[in-house]
Amino acid sequence: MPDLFLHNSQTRKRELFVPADPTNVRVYVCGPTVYDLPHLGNVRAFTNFDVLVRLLRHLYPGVTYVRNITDVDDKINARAAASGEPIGAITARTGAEFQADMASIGNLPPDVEPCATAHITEMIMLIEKLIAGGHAYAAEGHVLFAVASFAQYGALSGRTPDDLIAGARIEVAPYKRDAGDFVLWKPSPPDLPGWDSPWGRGRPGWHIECSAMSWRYLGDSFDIHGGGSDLLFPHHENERAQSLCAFPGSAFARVWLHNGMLQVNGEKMSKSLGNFFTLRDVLAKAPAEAIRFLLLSARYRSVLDFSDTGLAEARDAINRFYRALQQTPPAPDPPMPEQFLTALCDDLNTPAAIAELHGLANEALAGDTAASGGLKKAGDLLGLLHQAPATWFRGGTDDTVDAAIDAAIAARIAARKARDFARADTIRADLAAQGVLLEDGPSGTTWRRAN
RNA sequence: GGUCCGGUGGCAGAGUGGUGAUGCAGAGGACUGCAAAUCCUUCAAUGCCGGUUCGAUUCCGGCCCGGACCUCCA
Repeated sequence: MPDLFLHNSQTRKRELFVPADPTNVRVYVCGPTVYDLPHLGNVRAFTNFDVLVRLLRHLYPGVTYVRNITDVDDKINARAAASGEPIGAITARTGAEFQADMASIGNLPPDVEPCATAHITEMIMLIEKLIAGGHAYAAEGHVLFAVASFAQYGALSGRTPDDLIAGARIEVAPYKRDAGDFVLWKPSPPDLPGWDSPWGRGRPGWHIECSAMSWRYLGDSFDIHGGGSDLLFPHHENERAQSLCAFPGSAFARVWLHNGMLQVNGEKMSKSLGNFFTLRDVLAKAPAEAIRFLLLSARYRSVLDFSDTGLAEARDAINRFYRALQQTPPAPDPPMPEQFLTALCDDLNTPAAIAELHGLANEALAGDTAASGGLKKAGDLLGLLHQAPATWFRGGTDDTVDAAIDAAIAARIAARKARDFARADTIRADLAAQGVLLEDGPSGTTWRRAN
């Protein structure tokens, strides 16, 4: 087994990964706020971390993967106010849509998928510990984290408190001692979700939920914390501050991983800019595996510009892999290809790993069943190539349609035999118009759908 | 304004202190009635200027350009 190296965003260095407990590698990834369908940028993050977890499961005997669902948030409240749909209905519906979308792109469910609203008790416990430790204070019904009480504040994102004040675009609330202090708990009016607390009826601030849920399911110190690079500050910086102050002497997350943003025409895909496609939008244009391949074709840390051209190339690459698997059936129980695994262990270098896939496909196309087996095995680790090749090429089977296609092919073969090529080409063009592509090989004519 | 990340062939996208992966596209060829698929051959790149070095795309400095964060965001 190769050593695993990961780029730790806190040190900005590639480091050898050594889990605290190899029998239980613990990973926390910031999950979605559920008020709308996930867009492709969201999906990219969770797909990268899905591959990470698959790799960890291959390397270590035990992994606990926790990914939360944020079901209390002002954006949810705003959506409910705008649409009239009750908050609970929005979170239940979009939470289920999120899970369905993850499944459709091939992301395995996490081991624990906790909801924020089920962990208010833990959040209140943490806030009380922070107040007791002198790291938080109550003011005007709010509880705020005192940034000045944590000397390390800014260490994760590489900022100093001065940096933060210099260009601050925020209006500083009057009850804050420091401009950088952030809300742990805030008062909630009767028409908004709220829970009883020592500070009155209220709801949690944005960051405390992740501190509470990671603590509850992974303990005060764990191995890997992942999320989008846009969460580095303030979300992760604040999460870290809360957790380290609530549990003095703990490590919180030992390695921080941040994925790059998905872009459209050079700009970050985001809901606020309105330049987003939901996964479902893209699924209407290309098969799920092609989308997944596209998302893995760039390194998780770099930005990835989405384009229809890229999507088409991804589809062609998957075509090629399935063609190799179809032409040369994989040997049973193949070992994991070594170079492929080494590439993934180099900070999840999926582009290099994919280059290995192409090499294996070449050998498989030349008839090497071991290479074909390796291709299948490697694809599996990426969450790809799990279908039967015939299913990929022909899609859902429909006996009536298939029989009609077979009849047309038989008619074309007869025409070719009679050297009536005009008729043969007409038949082929008619099928192509229906999305059915023919391939004449030495052993006869086969067909596939132009997915 | 501050902090951070990046600029590699036509496009996508890795790696590396010593003749620059991989895929797509392009060119030529094989196969085919023609396609498709496959195979063979091939063209083609390290933003700019300095520095360190025997040697830099890789390390350092400056500049230019792009992006992210500093406000909700994967």
